[in-house]
Amino acid sequence: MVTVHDVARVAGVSISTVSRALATPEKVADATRDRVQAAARELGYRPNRAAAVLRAGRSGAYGLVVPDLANPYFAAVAKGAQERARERGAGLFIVDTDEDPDLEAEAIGALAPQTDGVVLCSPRAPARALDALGGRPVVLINHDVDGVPAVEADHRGGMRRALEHLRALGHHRIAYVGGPEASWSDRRRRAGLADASARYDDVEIVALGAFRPQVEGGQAAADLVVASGATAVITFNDLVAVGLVDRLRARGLDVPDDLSVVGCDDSYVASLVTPPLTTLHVDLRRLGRLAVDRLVATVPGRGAGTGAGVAPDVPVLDVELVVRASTAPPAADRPEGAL
Amino acid sequence: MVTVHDVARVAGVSISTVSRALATPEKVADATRDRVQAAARELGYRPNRAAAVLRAGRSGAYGLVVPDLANPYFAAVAKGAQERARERGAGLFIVDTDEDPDLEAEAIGALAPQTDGVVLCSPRAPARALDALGGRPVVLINHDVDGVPAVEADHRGGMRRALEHLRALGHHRIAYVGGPEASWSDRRRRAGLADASARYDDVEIVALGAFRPQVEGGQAAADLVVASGATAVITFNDLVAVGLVDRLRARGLDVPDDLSVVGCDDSYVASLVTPPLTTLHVDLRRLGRLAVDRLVATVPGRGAGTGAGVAPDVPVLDVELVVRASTAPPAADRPEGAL
DNA sequence: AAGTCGGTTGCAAACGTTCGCACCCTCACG
DNA sequence: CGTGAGGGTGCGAACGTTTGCAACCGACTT
Repeated sequence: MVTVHDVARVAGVSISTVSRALATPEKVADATRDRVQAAARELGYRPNRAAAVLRAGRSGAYGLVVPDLANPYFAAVAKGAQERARERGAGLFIVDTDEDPDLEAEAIGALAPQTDGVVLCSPRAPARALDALGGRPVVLINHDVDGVPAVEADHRGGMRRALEHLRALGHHRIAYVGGPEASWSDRRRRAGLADASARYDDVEIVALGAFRPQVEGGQAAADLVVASGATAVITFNDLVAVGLVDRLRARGLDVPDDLSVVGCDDSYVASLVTPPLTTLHVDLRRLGRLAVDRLVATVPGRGAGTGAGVAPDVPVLDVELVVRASTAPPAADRPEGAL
Repeated sequence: MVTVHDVARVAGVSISTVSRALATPEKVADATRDRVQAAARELGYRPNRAAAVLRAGRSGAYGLVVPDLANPYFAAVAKGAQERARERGAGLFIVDTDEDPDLEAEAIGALAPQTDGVVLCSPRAPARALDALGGRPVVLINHDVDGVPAVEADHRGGMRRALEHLRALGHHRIAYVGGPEASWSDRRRRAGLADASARYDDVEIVALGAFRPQVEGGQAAADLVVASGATAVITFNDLVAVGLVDRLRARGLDVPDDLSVVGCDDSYVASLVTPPLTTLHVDLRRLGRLAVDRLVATVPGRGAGTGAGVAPDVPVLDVELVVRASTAPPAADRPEGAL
């Protein structure tokens, strides 16, 4: 194994200078820096991360905790976060908690001490999670706690766009199929929908409660939606929409002819299924990237950042409506046999 | 921060004993062990990973390199690997190389020195990848190199089952839509298909070359499949099958009435699309778990393993056919209007 | 010409753990 | 009762890096 000592010998300097030349090049004379870097390259020197961490107290690695990697939503976020961490020369520990709050707390407890900070994506037990962190730097995605830095999507705006789209098509009674009770996103969406509908006196929202954020949740919700008399429905996420469509078809109902469906997230399944889903697009990869950036800014490290100070504003990502084939005017508005 | 010294003081022993009581409990007297463990728990002691790594030379963390986390195939493998690593009390660095061979080599180079070993899933440039490892422990998934430990799925058996299923339905001319040239899995599947078809003189295989392993690849392949005169088709993976179905429908052809389609992998999209895909099921999560187990067995560490010795046999996971709605008897065999 | 200042470098002390070695104590055996 | 064996424990030296401190040097100020 080649160490600083080897590089120092070859470059004809002390190990301190080697360390500085590689970590803080601006603090060393140009000629020396070049000599050291050349020697390091020649020898194939790779600093021992463990030693650096031990001495400096920061690891150059971050953690990302997600409920389920197999969910395309979180996969996309993880991909973005990972990408950004790599660009910054940092490592990223990704932990999948299998939607289990206990596992979540445990994972965070294990992760926190050996990373410089953690990104918590859609925590299932936020209070315990923050507790397990023991005050280490953290960034939340899709959650909101007093002074904790976060990154989020504009759920309210998205809901408004979805509602206006459906209203423009002629729908007046719109159902919402909600996700898990504990979900912050779900609460935001409900609130956004309520706000948006308040603007129009010809639109009524039927909010249906607490379904699992998977295909099964949509299947379970379908009959309630039909019974509600709504002509259009907005779902917690795309998977729920898929399940909903599946069950509707099994009952002989057509989408969008009998019922219009709007998904959420625009994960890639939305464009795969039949009919392709009208959905709310969020740049998930960017959400992940942004969270890492924010985390890095929070960490005291030797970065330019002031350190402890944390910008209190929360970046909010735009949510755009993507219109595909799952929405259409309600049957009543259409001449028989049209479209 | 609470260190071994604190625990030692509380337990009334030396730091060496603390270290041993926690890491190798069998080497310490029962009473002492209990006392130390109680003290550690009471103080909330968490060993400093970096220090342990630095001194002991092993990190208790592994790496996993995948081409694309957003691909449900790799997401499932990653999930399994992550799960198993957690169970073993180890960490797992997951790196997404974005299908880029350069990034792959770079990632491995960065990962290798700071982990105890790396799992390489479907490497895009295996030669360079193994080179970048610098001789560190490695396990391959979906690849095969002389003496390197690996874990794989029974692609040959899977292909045989798919072929027999189609033959039993009455298909005699079957197309195969292949994946990337560099893909080892693709080569295995072609070979398996050739072998299986050799058993029957009433089945002919039309192998079509090199398509991207995504939805676009399937769309690109569809017209070639139609032109080939095949009545059934097996695709490199489920996403390709989805793209294929999409394009066929755009041309006014029906699946399975005009063409039967068999996917590969049984990723969860297979059951979401219309029609649900007949596909080859592989327990991807288990594939990931197995790879980690194998890696751990390879690593010299202080585990019971003999160390350098590596069991040379390659675990092969069963591949099962899951029949859904995308396969049926060819049109010619059916009475007009029947199913 | 002496003093000062800023830029550059080296020395050496950590960081918290593991583990080889040596010691002690107890027990069994001769 | 003496000796040997062996389990249990403590001492202290690493592991490779970062970083505070001090020393040095040249240049500029007074």
